[in-house]
Amino acid sequence: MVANMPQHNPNQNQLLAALPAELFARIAPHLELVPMPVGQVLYESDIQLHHAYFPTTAIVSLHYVMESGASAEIAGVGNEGMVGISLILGGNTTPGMATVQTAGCGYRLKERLLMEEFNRAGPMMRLLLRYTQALMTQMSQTAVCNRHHSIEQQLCRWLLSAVDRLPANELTMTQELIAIMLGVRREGITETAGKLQHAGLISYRRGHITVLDQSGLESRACECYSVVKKEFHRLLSAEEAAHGFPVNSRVGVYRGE
Amino acid sequence: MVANMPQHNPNQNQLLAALPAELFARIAPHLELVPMPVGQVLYESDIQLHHAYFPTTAIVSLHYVMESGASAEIAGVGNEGMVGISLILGGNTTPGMATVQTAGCGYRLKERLLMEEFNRAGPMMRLLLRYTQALMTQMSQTAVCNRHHSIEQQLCRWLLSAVDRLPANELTMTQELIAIMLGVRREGITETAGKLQHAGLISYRRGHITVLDQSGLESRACECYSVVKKEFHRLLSAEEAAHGFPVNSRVGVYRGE
DNA sequence: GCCAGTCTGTACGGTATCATACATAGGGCA
DNA sequence: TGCCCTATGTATGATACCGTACAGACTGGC
Repeated sequence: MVANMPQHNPNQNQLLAALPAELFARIAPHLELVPMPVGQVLYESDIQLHHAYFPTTAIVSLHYVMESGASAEIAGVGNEGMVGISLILGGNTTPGMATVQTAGCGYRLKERLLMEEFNRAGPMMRLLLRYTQALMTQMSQTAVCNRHHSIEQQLCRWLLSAVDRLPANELTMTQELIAIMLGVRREGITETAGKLQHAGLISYRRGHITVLDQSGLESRACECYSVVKKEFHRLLSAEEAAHGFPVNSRVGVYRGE
Repeated sequence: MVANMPQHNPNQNQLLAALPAELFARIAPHLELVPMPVGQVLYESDIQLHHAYFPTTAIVSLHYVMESGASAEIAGVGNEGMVGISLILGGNTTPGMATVQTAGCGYRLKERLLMEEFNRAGPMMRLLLRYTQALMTQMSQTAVCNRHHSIEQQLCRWLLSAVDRLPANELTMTQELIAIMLGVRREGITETAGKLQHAGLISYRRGHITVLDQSGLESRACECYSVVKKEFHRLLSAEEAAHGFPVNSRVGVYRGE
């Protein structure tokens, strides 16, 4: 690591970091560092995207708000991913929306430049397509999770995913907001979080949650957490991603816990 | 249309039908007509796919079976789509599985040929990527639906999606199987289907369900049905008529609720 | 025409989560 | 310092769905 590395660096985003050096060099000048404040809407249905966002310290939530006003998170995007997959898939927008859930920073790239690079059908394309698949796994697992798992299991999963995307164990997040993300009542989160705190797994105060015992949470979370995590690793772990190869050797090595 | 068109034709699959003529001609010789019997597993986790499947009369269910044995459908694929998206995304397999839910036929294409065509970065690639996005919309909506909607709403949605993929209003399907797909108890389906039959929307007998009143079902279904249908239409017909989308005008007759 | 296996109907108590309501506490800001 | 807004805690009844159990009915195969 260089001595005076700037505080913000595109390499903090794992997708950008996985790009081959000469490709990274080509797009780096066009990456624009942007602050991503809580609540910022990156896109919503029928509003066209013009940039792809690569979060570094921010976390973005892909979610859907129904006619009734009820909502549910479909997937999250942190420093492991990109917001704006619909640009490369050709649909430009989706029926849901993307909102910044945890404040931070990210880099954005103009649609035109993203697509130029994508259309070379090289490492950038292969990387983003594998990321697309990882995102689909996350969505699938959310569907299953919403069907079968308890609030406690889901909260544990959600907290683990959040801290995985952050440098520290503390997240700035009200119970109300978590409830909206999970699509449950705020009271349900209050009660469950109380149990987790009592068990010594987390501690919280007014808008801040600290994860104290990660493996304790894992044992209370549903299998969804590890399924998604393993799949991200299989599809996007650095060395394979950099070379753009399908990960044949990995297929089949994961077993359920 | 040629005079003695065979009973089975790749054009019965809407993705294949949407391909430009000269591209279609190139792959047509390699499309292999295959019967798809109920219960056939096209892929499951850790098992590599070697073909992409384009159903014509069959319906395939993408679903996930959990450690506990409980399961849930994540998306369905009929004559509007393709099974094997993970081939083009580079992951080769996914944590879930694909099972034939309604017997019928389809065409399959060897992975190598699919990828050759995909890698030309031409119409095939763009079409399949837009289909990928449509599939993601279906998954997202399933996640939301599982969180917030009642069994009745979901059953209505499911029945409508099924008949959209079939030539007739009747589907061969036990309540037990529907329950597994939706991830609920069989009794829940029995009761709900009873209500729908009583209301004159469907009729059923041992393993066969007939949809009598489609718009009645629509009014009882959740918004998820129309969101997904609109998105398929937006992504896979409209401006791509440039490449021709001559088949079943079924996709496109959507009416808002 | 009968049998066996599958599919469907119904009933019961149990429970997770919901809807609503209101009380308390933290902490930013005047 | 004190106030007010927001976040959190707690209670109560309602309900949708679950788990289990079992009975009846259809149908395919012999």
